[in-house]
Amino acid sequence: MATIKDVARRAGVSVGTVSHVINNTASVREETKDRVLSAIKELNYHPNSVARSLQSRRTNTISLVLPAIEHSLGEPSYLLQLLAGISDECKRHGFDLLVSAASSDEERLTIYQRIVRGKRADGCIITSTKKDDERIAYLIKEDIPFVAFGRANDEWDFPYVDVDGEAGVRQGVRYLLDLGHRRIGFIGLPSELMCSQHRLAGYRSALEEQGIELEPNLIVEGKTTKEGGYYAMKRLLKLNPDLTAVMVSSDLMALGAMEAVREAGLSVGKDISVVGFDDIQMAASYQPPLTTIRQPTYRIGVMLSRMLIQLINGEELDERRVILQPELIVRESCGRREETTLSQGKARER
Amino acid sequence: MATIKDVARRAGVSVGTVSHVINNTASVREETKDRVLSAIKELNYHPNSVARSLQSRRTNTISLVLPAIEHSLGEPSYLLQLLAGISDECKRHGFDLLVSAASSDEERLTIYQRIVRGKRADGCIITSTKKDDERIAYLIKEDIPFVAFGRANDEWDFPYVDVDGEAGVRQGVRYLLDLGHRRIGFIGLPSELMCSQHRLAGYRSALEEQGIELEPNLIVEGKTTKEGGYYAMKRLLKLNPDLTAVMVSSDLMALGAMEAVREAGLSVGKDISVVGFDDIQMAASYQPPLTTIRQPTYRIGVMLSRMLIQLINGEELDERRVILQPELIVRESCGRREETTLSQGKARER
DNA sequence: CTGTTAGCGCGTTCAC
DNA sequence: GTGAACGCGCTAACAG
Repeated sequence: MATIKDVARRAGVSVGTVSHVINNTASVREETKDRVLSAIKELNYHPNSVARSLQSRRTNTISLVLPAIEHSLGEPSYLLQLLAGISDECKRHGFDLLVSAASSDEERLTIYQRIVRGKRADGCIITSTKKDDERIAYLIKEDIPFVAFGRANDEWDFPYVDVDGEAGVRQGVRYLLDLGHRRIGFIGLPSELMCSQHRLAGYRSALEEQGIELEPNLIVEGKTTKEGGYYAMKRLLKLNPDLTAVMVSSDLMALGAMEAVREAGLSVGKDISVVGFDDIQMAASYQPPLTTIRQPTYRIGVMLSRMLIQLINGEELDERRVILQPELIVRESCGRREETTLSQGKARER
Repeated sequence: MATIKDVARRAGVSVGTVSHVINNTASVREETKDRVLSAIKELNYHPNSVARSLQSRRTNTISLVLPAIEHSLGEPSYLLQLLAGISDECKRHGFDLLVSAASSDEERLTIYQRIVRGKRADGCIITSTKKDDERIAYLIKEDIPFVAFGRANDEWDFPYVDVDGEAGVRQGVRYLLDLGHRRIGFIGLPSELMCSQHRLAGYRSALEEQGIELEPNLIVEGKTTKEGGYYAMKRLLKLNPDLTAVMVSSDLMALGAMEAVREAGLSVGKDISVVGFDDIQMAASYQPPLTTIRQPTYRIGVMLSRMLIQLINGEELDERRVILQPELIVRESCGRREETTLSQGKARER
C-alpha cells in the first residue's frame, strides 16, 4: 500500500507539498500539482484515514447502538428506516456510521464507554430513551457529543428529536370522533416508557375538546407485543360491551387487538373501528389495512444525524429540541358509526 | 484526555512499561504493575484506538454495505436479523461494525473503495450477490478480505455463505405433493438474481422425484414485490384453471399471490395452497398464516462475520463455501387436495 | 510556492 | 524488569 512518502518520492517533491495538493491547504504551482496528481494515480494512492484521524483528533464517525435487534422484531421497518435516515445524512457529510447491537441496557452503556473513550467515534446517537436514562447521565457527565431520539427527565438539558405522540393520538381520536364514535377505548403502552404518557394525553385532550367525559373503564394498558394488544382488547371488550372504536398505542398491539375483535365475532371496521400507531410495514398489508399514525422515521434519522454532526463540528444547533409531527394514514380499519352499529352493539350485550 | 505518557509520568515509569502491563506483552514486577494500574484508574485512562490502529495497521472493524434500505422494505426483518448475527459475532471477537447504505450498485462499489482503501476497515461483507458482481471482481483484484452472502459466477473463487434454495423449495414442493397436489405452479424471481435458478431447480427436482412432467405453463416469473406476486398469480390462474397449489419464491410475492387467489373468488388453503420462501415477519401474522421456507438469517450473519474475522486474522477458514439448510415452517395456507377440490377446480373452468 | 520537521498516541525493538 | 528511541502515515507550522 502506497503512502504519502511514496507519492512524494515519485513526484520528486516533499510530503508537505503532496499533503497540500491533496487537501487544498496551500496554493501549489500547476506543474508540480500535476506531477503529484499523476503520481497519486500511478501508485493508486489513498490517504490513510487512521493516520488522518490520529493527527486531526477526529474520526468522522458516529456511533449508534441499537436495542437488542433480535428481540425487538416487533418493529423492524422502523429501525431500518431510522438507520437509512441516519446513514444517508452521514454520507452527505462524509461521516461513517458505527453500529452495534446490545441486548441489555448495561451492555449498551458499556459499548458507549468503549467506543467513546477509545475515541472510535466522535459522538453518538441514542434511542428509546427512558425517564432517568443512565446513558444520558453518563454522556452529559463525560461531555460527549450526543443526540437522543426521545425525551427524558426534564432536569437534563440535551439535544433530542422526538415525535409529537400527543398530537398524533389526538388526530387519530378526532378522526374516530368525526366518524361518529363516542365509546372509544384506549390501549396504552407500559407506563415506564417515555412516550406512553404523551399518547395517553392525546387521547384525553381529543375527548375533552368534545366535552366527552373520560371513563377509566375505557383505558387499559398492555405489553408492547401483539399478544399484549390481544389481551388488552379482550379486557376492553369485556368492560365495555358498547364499545365501537379503539385507539391503540402501537400497530403491533393493534394487530393483536384486531384478532381479539374477530375472535369476539365482531368485524373490524364495521363493528369496531381500530386506529394504530407507527405505521409498521404490516399495517398496510393486513386484512383489513390498518388506519394508523405514521411517524416520520426516516426524517427523524436525518435530523438526529444532522444535529449530531453539527454538534461535533462545534456549530450552533438550529434547534436543540426538535418535535416532529406524525401523520394520520387512513386505511380501512375504521368505519362510520351507524345507528345499526349501535343497536348491534347493544345486541351483543346478550 | 489522559494519554499513555500521563500514566507513565504518574506511575513513575516509562511509557514502554505501561504498554507492557496493558497488553501483557512482557512480565512486569508486581509492584510496578500495581502502580501503573492505579495510575490508569486514577487518570481514567483508556488507550486511544486510533493510535493503536495506526501502529498495528489494524482497525478491528469490518464493513457492511446494505442495499438501499428505504427501497428494500420488502424484507426488513431479514436485514435486521442478518445485522444482529453479524454484530453479535463481531462483538464476540472485539470487532466493530461499520454500516453504510447505498442506493445503487455503483455507489456500493464507491463505498467499498473508500472504506477499504482508506483503511477504515479490515475487510467487508457483501450481500445480494449477482452473477458477475463487480464488487467481487474488485475485492478479489485488490486482494481485500471479504465474505459474500450468496454465490456468484463459478469462475471466481471466494468465501461465501449461502442458503440451499434448491433444497428449500424442494421441501416445500414435496410438502405440497404429500398433501395430494399434482397441479402445482411455480412463481420465480427475476432470472438475473443468483438465487432464482436454485429455487427453480428445487421445484424441478421435487416434481421429477415423483415422475411428474414439467409444464412450462405452470412456471411464471415476477418482480420481487407484492404486486409482482399478484400479477404472476393472475397469469398462473388464467393459464391453469385446474391449479390447486403454488410454490412462490418469496413471501412478499406470496402475499400478493394470495390476494390474487382471493380476488378470483377462491380460498387460500382450501382451493389453492400456497407456500412462500423467507419467512418474513408478516408471514406468521397474515390471514391465513403462510406456510413458508425459513432461512437461518441470524446464523448466516454469524457465519459471515466469523469467516471474515478468521480471514483478517490470517487463520485458515474451516469452510470456504458454506451452504446452510433452510427449514419448512408449516402454517395454514396449505390444505389437502380433496376430491371435492378437484371438481371445484373443474367447476371454475366456466 | 516548496521543503523540513515536530508531533498526534501508541507499540516495539534493543539496549541496559 | 525497565527505559530510550524510533516509526506507523499524516498534518501543520515554520523556514526558506
